[in-house]
This record gives sequence, structure tokens and C-alpha cells, in this order.
Amino acid sequence: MNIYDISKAAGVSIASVSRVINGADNVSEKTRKKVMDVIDEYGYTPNAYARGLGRGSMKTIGIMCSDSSDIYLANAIYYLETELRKNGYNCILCCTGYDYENKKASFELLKSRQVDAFILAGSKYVEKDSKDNQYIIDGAKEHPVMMLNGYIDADNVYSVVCDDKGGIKDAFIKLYESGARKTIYVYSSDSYSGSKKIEGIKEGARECGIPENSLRIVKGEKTFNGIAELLEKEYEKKPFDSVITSSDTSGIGALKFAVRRGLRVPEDIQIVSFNNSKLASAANPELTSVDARLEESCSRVCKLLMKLLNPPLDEEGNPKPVSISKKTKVKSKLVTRETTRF
Amino acid sequence: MNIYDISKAAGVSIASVSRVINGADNVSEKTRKKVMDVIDEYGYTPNAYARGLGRGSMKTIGIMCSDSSDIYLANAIYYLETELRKNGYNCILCCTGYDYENKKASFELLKSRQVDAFILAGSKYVEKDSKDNQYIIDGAKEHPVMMLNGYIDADNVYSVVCDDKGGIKDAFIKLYESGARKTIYVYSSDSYSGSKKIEGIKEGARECGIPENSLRIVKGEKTFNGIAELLEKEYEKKPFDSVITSSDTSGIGALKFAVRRGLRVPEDIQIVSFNNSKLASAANPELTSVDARLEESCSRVCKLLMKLLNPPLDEEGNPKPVSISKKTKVKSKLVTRETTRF
DNA sequence: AGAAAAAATGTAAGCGTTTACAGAGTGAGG
DNA sequence: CCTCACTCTGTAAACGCTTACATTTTTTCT
Repeated sequence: MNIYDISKAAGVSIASVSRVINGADNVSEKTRKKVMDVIDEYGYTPNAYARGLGRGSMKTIGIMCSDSSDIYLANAIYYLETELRKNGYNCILCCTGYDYENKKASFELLKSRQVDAFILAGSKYVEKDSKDNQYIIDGAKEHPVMMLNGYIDADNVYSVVCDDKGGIKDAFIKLYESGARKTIYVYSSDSYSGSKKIEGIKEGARECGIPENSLRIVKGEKTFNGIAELLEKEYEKKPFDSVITSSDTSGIGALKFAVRRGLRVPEDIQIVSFNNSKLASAANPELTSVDARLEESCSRVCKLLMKLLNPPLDEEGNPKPVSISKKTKVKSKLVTRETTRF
Repeated sequence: MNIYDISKAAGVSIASVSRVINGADNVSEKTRKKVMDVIDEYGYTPNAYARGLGRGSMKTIGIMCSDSSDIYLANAIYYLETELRKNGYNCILCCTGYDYENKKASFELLKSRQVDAFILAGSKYVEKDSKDNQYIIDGAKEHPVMMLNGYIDADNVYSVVCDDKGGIKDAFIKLYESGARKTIYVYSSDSYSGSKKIEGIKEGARECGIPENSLRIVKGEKTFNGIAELLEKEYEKKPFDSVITSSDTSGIGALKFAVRRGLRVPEDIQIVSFNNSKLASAANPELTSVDARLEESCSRVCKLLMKLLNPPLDEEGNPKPVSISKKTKVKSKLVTRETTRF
């Protein structure tokens, strides 16, 4: 059932059918009705490839994320997909894993799918070796790239990032004010936001008058037990009275450590995690967590993207140049629950 | 940069270029090299629409799920997407929500994207009014529909379901054997698997010699607090000594109830949840949970799909008819942790 | 060396749309 | 009644690929 079938059945030309299904305004009511009747009867759905070929845009966004089963990213995908679909765009999802080659291959793949734009969700798309970001920079020459919680300085690459640094800094200071003097920071991945968080810790310490060399910053495997065991070892070395973690998953790990060690939370040890995902409120006791304002961030990403892809037109029908800042920062917010004394 | 540009630059015909990029074996090494060199130099990516148009398949699977931020579904999406991509297929994701009209609209949308098949992930796609499944049944006439944890009896609709009934039944019996005599079952959605689980409870009770009318089965909102408050009310009415929940989210709710009420787990009250997602092991104490074997189920879905879409060929190159059972059941498995005495 | 078979390559016709442009129909104004 | 302007409709050429079929080149066999 294609446009020819419909045109034949309705006794009009394919151009008229095309006009009707695209809601053009230069079609007579009579024709519109004839066509619609036939479509309703036979249940025709236009072929999106042919459309894409014909008009050069598929109204499709490629979303890359390392692992959609990560609670944080799963939420991001949900927000992004829902919002984009409202705007008439569909999403092709690629779970790329963490490996550079795979990430690059996924990008190419989405390119072949002629996506109108890319969204790189999560902070894993900024490689340490900046040469390895080249494929993104090149890709951006054709289609805009939006980075959620990542940042690369390049043409046509835009970022929406959470204020990781500020969020962590606030947490550190709050802990200090509530009496914590021996805080340990646990993180599990080196990434754009990862380094910002470490900056936050350092800044917080500075403001509290803690010398940087007495700061404890450790890296562990991003699993509940991985973190719990890491903290166990660290505690053996030297006890601490509070933990800040770079994710809720690690926060849960910290909690498990405390339980196993028989430490009371928050009396003996305070914990602040990051993201404020479902895990934070699922925990027992519930985790105090820095809310990364994911929904807000995703909504910004979509809004910027729509502006870029459908720029407003001037009187003559030419797209007006839009000025969009390359980096949008979303303020994080500390959500106080049961694992802290403040 | 299209196939003509490449063919010109390489001094061969577009057919040869096409053969090279599709890895056909009837190309001379010389030609292949010429073409590959040009492609490497200019960085050509074939246009997937044109390909789809040309060969009638886009190698794309449409995945529908109600809410990709649900931990269970997020995992499913990850497993499905990863596996399908390994087989050369891409996924278009649609988060449809729970509303019938939206689900139907999403299905149509994927149809217009000419997906080669549909995967309906989660048990929310079997409507109560069976008329409302018609769009799926009709759609299946064109492209196979795979249901993950749902079942509709129709041509070209295939199901992979977890043995919900058996899993819940086992949990019930285990609880009984460990001394539980007043078990309450909490669920939060009516769906295909939802009704199977209730059957499981009833069967378990029967085997333990508990009369069906003394069985407590209650329905609540699928949030931590929603479930906790529901149980609080139920406990006021009449205490119970064990809870089975239809999801880990509800299991966490049950745990919150116990904590607030000051009940010791598992001494005063035992809890068994369902799915064995990350939430179950994040909980404190960790939840005993029925593992729905999601990874196994997803892998089955993909394998079946690949068989359907790429049936083996006989000597003459015609597709051999494959016989695929309409319903594959995956055995669930009880994972014992800290919220039960067994 | 020549014929036949096999392999490599090229040509051209689709695939189902969109859209510029041309053409037909309608109504108003002179 | 003719012309002009306007609205509506149709024709045909893209869009970038795949692939059946025809043609050319190479290899094999006698």
C-alpha cells in the first residue's frame, strides 16, 4: 500500500496525496476528503525511508549512552525520548559500552541512519586523549551534537551539564559544618563530570581550611560490593567519619560498608551520594544525595536541539541565525535525607 | 558524498561500489582496494534510507516499553539493544506510557519507520478489553511481534515469558515452610504477568492447604511510599508475618513499612520481592527476590527474532519454513538473601 | 589457439516519497 | 467574451541505494 495505490483509489495524483498527508494548505476540501477516506479505509502509513530520502531529514535523533540499564542513564533516556517524540522526532538508541572503538562505531552507525542530530548522554564521551574525540568533532560538522554532562570545545557541539563541582562542594561544606572532620571521597570513573566533582571536593576543603594533602580521594569499582570493600580497606588504614560518593550506586556501597562494620549512620558516619536517583530513596536509611536535576537537564537538551534543528524563519522564509550558548549549566540541589546529621 | 561520488573517484561503476560496501564476494581484489581507498579518504557512510528503500528492509527493530526508566525495563532495553546490534540490527525506542491511545500511536509510528519487527517489552501491552489488542494483531500480519512477558494469541505474535506463576508459588511455599502463616501479597498493576502471579499465589496456598478465602491479596500504587502506606493500613486491620510483592520497587516499600513500624526483618516479618533487579541487592537488609531471568528472556527474544527475520535457506535459496513455538517460558529462580528465614 | 565457462563489471530499472514546475480550472474585471 | 490572477492539480525529476540482467574480461580446458 503506497502512495500510488492511494492516488489510484482516490482518483487523484500522487502529489495531491502527498499534500494531504503532509497537511499542505493548497488542497481543496473535496480532494482532501477523497484522499482521507481512502486512507482511512485501507490504513496507509507513509514509508519513512522514502520520505527521508525525499526531503533529506528523517526527524530522527541518535542517542548514545554507555549503558541504558544504569539508573541514571535510563532516566535520561526516558526524559529525552518522551520530550523529543512530543516534538515529532524519533530516537535511535545505541548502548555503546565504555570502549572507545565501540563508541566510535556507534557514532558512525547513527550517521548512516542519517540522524538529524546526536545526543551523547552521560559523561563517558569525553576521552582522555583528546585525539579520540575527533570523530565527534568531525561528525558535528554535519549534524549538531548535544552532550549531556560532557563537554568538548568544538563547532556545533553543545553541552548541558550539571553543576557537579558546586554540588559536591556544598555537600563537603555541609558535612564539615555538621562536624565531619575526616571525609573521604569515593568515585568510580574518570570522566568530564568526574573531574569536576574532584574539583568540587578540593574547593570545599579549601573553604573549610583543610589542607589538600590531607584530603582522601579514592577510586573504586562501581558496584555495591566493590565500593563497600574498598571502604573497608580504607577504614582499616585509617578511620573516617563521612563519605561522599560520586553516584548513588557507590552511596549504597558505602551504606553496606557501614552496616557490615557495625557503624551507625549518621551518628558514627555520614554519607552523601550523588544523582538522587531512585536508589537514594530506596536505601535504608535513605541517602542524602546531590540531585543532579536530570529532568531539567534533559529538557534543556531537547529545547536547544529543537531550536537548532528548526530555527525561526525571518520574513523571507530564511532561517534566522540563532545564538545558542555552547554550555548550559544546571544548578544541582542537595536533598537531605537520613544519612547525614544536617 | 554518495555512491556516485565514490564510483567516480574510484573509476568504477556504482554497482561495484555497492558490492564492496556490502561485502559481496564477486568483486576483484583490485576493485575492492580502489573503492576502499576512496571511501577511507573521503569518509563515506552509505545512506540507510536509500538502502532500506532499495532492499526493502531497514534492519531496524522497534522496541516499545511503557517507561524506560523503570529498572526492570531499562535492563531489558539494554540487553535487547546490545544483542540486536550484534546481529546488525538497530533499535528505535518508543516509551509509550500506559495509555492505550499512546501505545497504539507509537505502534503506528514504528510502522511508518518500516521496522522489520516489533518488540513489546513488559507486560503492559495486553489490554483488558481484547478488542484493544487488535492493532497489534493487525500489525503482526506485516511484521513479527515479539512480546516480552506478555501473551496474545495471534498469528505472527510470539511470546517469551518468565514463569511468574511458578516463581511466586515457590516463594509462597518456601515462606510457608519457614513458618509463615499469614502471608500478604501486594501487587501494583493488572497485566498479563500480574494475573499469572496471582495464580501463583493461589496455587501455592492450595498446596499448603490454605483456603483461598483467607488469602490476602492487595493492590497498591507502585512507589516506595505508596506500598509502605498500603501495608501500614493493612497491618492495622490485621497483622501479617510475611509479604510477597510483585516487584522489587514494592519490595522496598514493604521494607520501609517494616522499618517504620519497627518490625524486625526477617524475624518479625519476611519479605520476598520479584525481579531481582539492582534494587533487591541495594536494599538493607538485602531482599530475597524471585529472579525473572531477564537476560535469558531477552536473549531468547533476540534469537527467535533472528530466526524469523533470517530464516535458513534451502538448497534452492528459498527460505525454509521455521517452526517457532508461540510461547517460550523461562524458568524463574528464587534468590535467597536477608529478608527471609530460609 | 580457440571455445566454453567462470568471474568481474556495468547499465538501468526499481524502491516510495517530495517538490519544482507546468497546466488546467475558476472567477472577477474590463 | 476575453484576459488576468488565482487556486488547485498533475507530471516528472530528484533522493541514494540495490540488484537483475547484459556485457566484458579473465580463466580453464581441449
